[in-house]
Amino acid sequence: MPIQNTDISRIFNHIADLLEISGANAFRVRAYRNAARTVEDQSRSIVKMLEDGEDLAELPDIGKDLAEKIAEIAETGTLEMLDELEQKVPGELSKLLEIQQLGPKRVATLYHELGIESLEDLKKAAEDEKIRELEGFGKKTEQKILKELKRVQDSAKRTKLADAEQIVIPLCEYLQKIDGVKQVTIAGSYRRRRETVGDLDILVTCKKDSTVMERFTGYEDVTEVIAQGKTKSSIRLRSGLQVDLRVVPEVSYGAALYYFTGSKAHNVAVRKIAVKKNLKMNEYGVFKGKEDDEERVAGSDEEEVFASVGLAFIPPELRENRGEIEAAQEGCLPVLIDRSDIRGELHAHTHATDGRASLQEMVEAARSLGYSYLAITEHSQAVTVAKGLNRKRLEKQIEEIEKLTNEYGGFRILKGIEVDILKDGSLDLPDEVLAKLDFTICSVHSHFNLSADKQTERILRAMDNPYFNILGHPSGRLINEREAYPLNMEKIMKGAKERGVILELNAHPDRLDLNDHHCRMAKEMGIKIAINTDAHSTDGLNNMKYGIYQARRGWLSKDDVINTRRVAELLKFFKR
DNA sequence: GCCGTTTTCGGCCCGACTGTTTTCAGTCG
Repeated sequence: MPIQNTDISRIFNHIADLLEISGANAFRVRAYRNAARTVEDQSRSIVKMLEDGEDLAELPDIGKDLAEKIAEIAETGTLEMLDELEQKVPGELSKLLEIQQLGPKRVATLYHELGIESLEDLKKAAEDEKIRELEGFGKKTEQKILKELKRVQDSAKRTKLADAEQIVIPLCEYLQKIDGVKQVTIAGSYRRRRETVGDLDILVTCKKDSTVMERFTGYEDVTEVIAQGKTKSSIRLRSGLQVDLRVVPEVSYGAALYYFTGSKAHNVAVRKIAVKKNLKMNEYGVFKGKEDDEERVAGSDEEEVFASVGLAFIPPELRENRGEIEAAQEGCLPVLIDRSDIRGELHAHTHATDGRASLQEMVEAARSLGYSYLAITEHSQAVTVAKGLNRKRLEKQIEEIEKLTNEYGGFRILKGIEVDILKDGSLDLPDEVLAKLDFTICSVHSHFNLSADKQTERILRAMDNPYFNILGHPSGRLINEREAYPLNMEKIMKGAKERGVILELNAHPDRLDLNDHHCRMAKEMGIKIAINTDAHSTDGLNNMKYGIYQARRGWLSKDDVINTRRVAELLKFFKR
């Protein structure tokens, strides 16, 4: 298995943890974390860049030293420096940092005073009431550690965006009804529309005497009040999700919203720009002048906060410090795709296979969304569990669609198929049948465990078929459930570009496949994207919004996406 | 360990809450 970018970033983050525990310079620690992020954010393989003779020290936050360390990892899979570090502090200690309440200082104390090296050691020491005796610890901290140990075991995963939505919307409605509450906004990674969220950040403006904090911690779904103050409180809900509430004055609303939307990396980078302009930026506003004579220059809305540091407004989805700040300075941010740009759905199933609605119901639902076309794309015969269509049943469906089309003037029902890519790279239905369709989506639903080379070859071979139009859910991952299959995405994209193949951004909230990095990579390579819900019911068509979120995170504009086109123009993309 | 329109040294974002304290360190976001 070649060294992936995530392998390198994992090693750097691990080093940062261990350095921190061993009391190293905090800025040196940060340097490793910054570098880990840079590596993670590269859409191209770092090892490949190295092989191509590129100078990695040109990348942000990577200097001569870390470039050499990356080269060592690429060559040996590990770092001599890490081995040496682990002589000083056991590697497992970094796991203790996952426990809330435990940072590097306390972990160091636990290690040096009690010899604790693992979560098991920690549990035993807490149960034996040894921890409360340490300096800087106490009974309460010990009890919190025990509670945390249980939680970390139960759930370590981030919450999918759509699941978080189900939880947070009722909570916001509850907050909105409280006396004196004005604005209620969800900030954080939720507002940036990340595919998963770690916790939720809610921002509230209210009258001075509002009881919103007490009501928040008293919400019926709360299982634990983690912290409660005048302006900030944290709770844990039954689902395990942590929610932070911040109360800010209206005059600071924009600054606070900006601050708590993040990402942290984005904020840090923008605040550096502010410092250079002799401005101070925090959640209360942007300020000019000395401490005793401060003047607020921005704060009530986000636009003026951006303007105060010379930036165009950056949509939340882009705030990851992946080049959006430079683009905002130069005035060349992309105009991101919007939900209203979508003119039709290109991936839907009916109860002919594993869908739950009839052909007619799906058409009605698509029409009520204001679409002008809907493609029916059933599974093919290889997917037996989904009652995939064979040649005969597909031909029958084609007839049904043609008949129904005559009943709906102005609305186009496209004839498609989600045909399986078989193990040898052939397609699951003969070419002469595929020729009768408007287009095909071709997907991998089996043999996920081939090597990256074999899987890549398999898909490229399938793409050689002139009837191959869209590659369905290209990586095969299911968020929190199944990793993407090993694949050389760069090669796949190159192959798609050469052959005029379109890539699907599957909008299902469990898939969101392509991910944001891959969307951006495709855009940069000039590959077109289809945002498809893969709807198995009429309601499933509404998942389009999650696809739009992901597309926006991937810097996509209307022009990058084919189902923003009118049907006549759309069909041209399927001519190879 | 990185970085440079304060450029090879000396900086490196900023504030709230908790628990263990007697004025603040540690942690978190």
